[in-house]
Amino acid sequence: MPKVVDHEQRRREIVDAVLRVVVRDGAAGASVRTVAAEAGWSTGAVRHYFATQRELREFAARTVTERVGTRIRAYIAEHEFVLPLPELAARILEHLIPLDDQRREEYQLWLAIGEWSRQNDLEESARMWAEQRDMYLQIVYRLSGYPNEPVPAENLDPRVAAWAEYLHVFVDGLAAQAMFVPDDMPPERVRTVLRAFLAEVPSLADEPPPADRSRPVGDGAG
Amino acid sequence: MPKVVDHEQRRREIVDAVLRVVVRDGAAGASVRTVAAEAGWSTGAVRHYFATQRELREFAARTVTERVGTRIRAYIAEHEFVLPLPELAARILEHLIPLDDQRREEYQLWLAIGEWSRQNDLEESARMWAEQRDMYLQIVYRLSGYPNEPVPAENLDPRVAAWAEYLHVFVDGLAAQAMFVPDDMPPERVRTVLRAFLAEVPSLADEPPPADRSRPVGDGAG
DNA sequence: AATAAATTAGCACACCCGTGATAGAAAGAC
DNA sequence: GTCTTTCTATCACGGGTGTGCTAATTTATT
Repeated sequence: MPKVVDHEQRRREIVDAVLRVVVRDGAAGASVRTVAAEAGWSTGAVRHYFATQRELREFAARTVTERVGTRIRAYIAEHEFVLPLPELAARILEHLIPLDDQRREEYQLWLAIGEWSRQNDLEESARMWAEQRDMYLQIVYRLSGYPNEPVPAENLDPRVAAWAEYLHVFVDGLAAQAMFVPDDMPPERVRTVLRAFLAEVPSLADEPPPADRSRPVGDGAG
Repeated sequence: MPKVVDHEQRRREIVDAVLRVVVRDGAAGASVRTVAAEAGWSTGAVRHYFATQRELREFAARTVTERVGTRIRAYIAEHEFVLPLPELAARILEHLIPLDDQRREEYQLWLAIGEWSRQNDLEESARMWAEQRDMYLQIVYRLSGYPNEPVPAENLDPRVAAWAEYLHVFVDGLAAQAMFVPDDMPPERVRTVLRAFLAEVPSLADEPPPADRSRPVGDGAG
């Protein structure tokens, strides 16, 4: 009987407006009124989909986080067996670094989420960061010469774990510099430095025989 | 003739109030009123030292930036010939990473500066970041086995430059993770990972004879 | 056409904001 | 004491904010 609209579609439209407003006015500028104006709606319409500002921000955070994850998974599915491994790894990781306007927007939204979480924690902040650990392990495992198989849960070469952590930290550092000092770390430089660092990952699968991974490996990065 | 107070001292007091407010309420929470309340003053008193909010924020940004630089220089002067080189390097770089409340406050203020700069650019944002390049070069130059001398301006081993950049990116990444995902990157872990990464810096001074640095060295990170 | 539900627009309230302005308090100089 | 300058407190203005609330508008069903 009623007028019916695609609820999810509307909400996604508003997320885009949130993104634009955060980019333009900063985290604090994302008010109900400014977002509504940016989307071309009235505040009442926005508040029909998001009763409170907190809901609005939470949904924007979740949506953008999922968007990045989906994009990376799609890229992997499409290029996994096409590109040579180091280049594939580089291109995957570039999706996490603010190299173009879209990714700069996403990074700015992450910063905004952190800012919003101070007053009203949104929990979306840490999730994405943590979920990436396995990806870095997988990348370094393959880069260091191990076969294309799931990373073993136990008795993993500690140097693989160490370099996975190095790479994780390194990519986050590249992202931060690309965001905050883009003059010193422009996109081309990001791509160059990232590939150079990936080339530093040592070949690990040869020295300890990779066929026998059941023996204990005590020491390492710890 | 008039009542006389230590102007600079007062201004520094307000900076501390700004820091506390930014930590508690976020970048947007640092209003003239909240800062005045935090310092226990009236808004009129605050505005006698800072006519406008922009001045207040600029001074806070400059003060905290200088505070970090001064602290690092003092630490170097005191420990330069006391600690073994890798440990000295680690402790110097730890001053840039939010490992305790003070450094977390500073990092939050840097983020706030970035946030403020969007509306009203403060210029203090990029300065500190750029000034650190020489420090990283010096550290890697020494770490890789070169003598304790100023880093040569020309014909520098390109691998030194590359690893200086790696280290710079790495420390910024450590700082970001220590700030945003402290559960995954607690202080002890920061210290461990930092030292492990410093140990990865290769010995470079031996292979190309360090006595002859005048020969051209074309390739490298590029 | 009538109806009922979903959707939209807009007002109202209390609050916080930056800043201009003004009146008062404090304290060293004469 | 008085004077003079600095310092402090406070109000006022226009504007933005989140959100509760109500009245209108739209539209698929009956």
